[in-house]
Amino acid sequence: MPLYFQLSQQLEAAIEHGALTPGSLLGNEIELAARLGLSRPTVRQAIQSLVDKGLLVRRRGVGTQVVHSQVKRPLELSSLYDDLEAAGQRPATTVLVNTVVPASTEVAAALGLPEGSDVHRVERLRLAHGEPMAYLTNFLPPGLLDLDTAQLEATGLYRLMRSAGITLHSARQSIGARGATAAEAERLAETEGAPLLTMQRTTFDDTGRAVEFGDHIYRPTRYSFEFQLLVRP
Amino acid sequence: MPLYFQLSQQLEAAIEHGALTPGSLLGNEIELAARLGLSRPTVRQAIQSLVDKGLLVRRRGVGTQVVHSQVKRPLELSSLYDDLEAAGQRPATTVLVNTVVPASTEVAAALGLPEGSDVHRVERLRLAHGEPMAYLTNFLPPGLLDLDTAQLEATGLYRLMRSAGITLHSARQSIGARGATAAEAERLAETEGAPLLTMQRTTFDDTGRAVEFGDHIYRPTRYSFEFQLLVRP
DNA sequence: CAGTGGTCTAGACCACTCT
DNA sequence: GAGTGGTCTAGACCACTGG
Repeated sequence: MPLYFQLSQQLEAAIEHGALTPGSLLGNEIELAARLGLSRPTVRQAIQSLVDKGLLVRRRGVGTQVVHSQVKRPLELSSLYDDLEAAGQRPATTVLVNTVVPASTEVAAALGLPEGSDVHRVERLRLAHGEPMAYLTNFLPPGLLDLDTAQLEATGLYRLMRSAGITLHSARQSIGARGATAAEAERLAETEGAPLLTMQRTTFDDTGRAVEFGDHIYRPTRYSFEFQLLVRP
Repeated sequence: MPLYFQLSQQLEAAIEHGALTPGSLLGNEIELAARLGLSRPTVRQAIQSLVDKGLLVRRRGVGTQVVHSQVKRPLELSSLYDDLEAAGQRPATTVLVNTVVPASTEVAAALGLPEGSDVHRVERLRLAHGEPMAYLTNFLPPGLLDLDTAQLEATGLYRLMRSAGITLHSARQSIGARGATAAEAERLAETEGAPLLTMQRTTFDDTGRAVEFGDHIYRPTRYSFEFQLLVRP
């Protein structure tokens, strides 16, 4: 385990734990380095990682301070399944469609494939405490992943992708709202025209290849998107 | 201008410009440093900043590659005004309320002030091409900013805050949806019960102080939240 | 095995902030 | 003017990847 990482973890623990109180100065880097028997660049790297996380603020001529307030973590490429599980909501999934279809214009454009070529199509109803929460439609390029229905019902899609050795790298998201169609209303136990939260997302791996396109609808009384974000310095 | 910054800008320009094509290797760091007459840490710092932006990917034992696809930029703390202006939509603002009120429980909690203490309340109708697009309600702690109605109609709130010397640092956002009330429908030229996109946001400066709380509604036929995000390595 | 990025050191000078 | 972080150098060894 790298030294700078060990140090940043210690500092983070100290902040979390209250040993370093908000607003307090961290002490100058050179002395900190001497005290720890590390070089200054190593100490700086540790501090920088916490600045990137939003836990510390540096000011030239002043020092390094612990941020006052509740910055928890920046937006992550989150999985609805993981979000629900973290919130103690006991997610459940019903796979309604798991098939191969020709790519529509929209799907082909999102995945960077020729129109009409084969793609996997998966439709899942996501429940929490037995109540429908979201209806998830995903398209994946062929040959990337074994889309086993049992596995899809037991865990989230992102977790399946990661365990298949796919390194998720970035995603392009769009969040909007619209009224439910009759079919959507029935699936989500809502009424026709009821407000729905919508999200489209294309996910890319670290080579820049599109690995997933999703078109999802959420019941806004049951789910909202919450996230923390940091201003780029 | 720092050397590493100059280099990262040159590299970014080369990527944008097509001189460095997606998937191409950047060449090893030590040789690059020698060729440019820089030290390796400086070159690494330049490369790292582009990795953070999502333009490059490093793999040990392999090299540094240009990412294949269209990663533009991660989510920023964006201003609706700036978003609209960047999209060529000619934003206009009508200030409907600009006053001081006692803080409600919700507002007091968001801003970290005592309940009932004075806060600024600003309500603005934001239009694009003359059509209502959003209704923005903001609360600000007292004494932070001169809330001049003319200035609020000429630019965005964030720009006003930045020019007042406030360093925006982070924000906590929540995006949801619900049906419009009769009053909201009238303001936005919608019908009662029409789906609306909602966003609550608390913004913090670099000392961790809450500097703004906003409770906004958007017409989903006219606006959606679009952003790119990177997976934290 | 050769080549790559990942980590680390020990120094140096500069720019900024505050008193 | 004293103290801080910001930048930069010139080396070194290690861990991982690929042929």
